[in-house]
Amino acid sequence: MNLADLAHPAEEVAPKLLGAVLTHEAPEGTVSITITETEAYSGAADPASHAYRGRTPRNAVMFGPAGHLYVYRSHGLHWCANIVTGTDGIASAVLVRAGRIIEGEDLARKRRGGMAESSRLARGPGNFCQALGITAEHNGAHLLAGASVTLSEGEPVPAALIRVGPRVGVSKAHDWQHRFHLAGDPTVSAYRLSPRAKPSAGA
DNA sequence: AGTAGGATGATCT
DNA sequence: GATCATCCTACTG
Repeated sequence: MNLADLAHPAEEVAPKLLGAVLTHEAPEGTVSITITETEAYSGAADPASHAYRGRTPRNAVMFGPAGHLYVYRSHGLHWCANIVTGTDGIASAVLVRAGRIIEGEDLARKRRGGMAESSRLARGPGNFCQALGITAEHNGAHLLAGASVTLSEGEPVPAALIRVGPRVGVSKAHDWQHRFHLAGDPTVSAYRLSPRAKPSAGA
């Protein structure tokens, strides 16, 4: 996985991001996390996407070129990070939902409040961002080599381990098979159907 | 200007 | 499984 591979629709890129590594070099230290769970979101055709109703100040980064971070606030407390994919002008992004920490676990644990279990440090999109140290200041950040947040190739992931299923927590188009994760990995978050979920047509 | 509703997570029962 | 903390965005009038 390199930056050029991101120039494709989110649902194509999302499974390929499994096994890739996000690294954040902060003043207090470096944390690297292997991605184990992703979800694809697109634009006008995806009712669950922030970009469904068109471009707004919040979602503008989703419409930009691939290789940037789209960070948004969830429920007033959590930060969630997307990797923007696809073509400039068309909204497309992959939500990073969970990962396995491979560097800087002590710092990640400290950011998470000292919790013990390693497999839960970056489980769930909000927790992932907290462990990696991602906040609003990273919205729009370019994942260039040398930047504070970078994307790099990790260990190859056997295709047989990749699972696909419905997205978590979305109230619209909840049955779209746009969530990808590694089978049997303890760092993957639990599936949860949105209480507002209603049946819908879709891919 | 007002307000409904989150791409969540921790905690309690 | 239910509750709730907490606040921003975007839609409505």
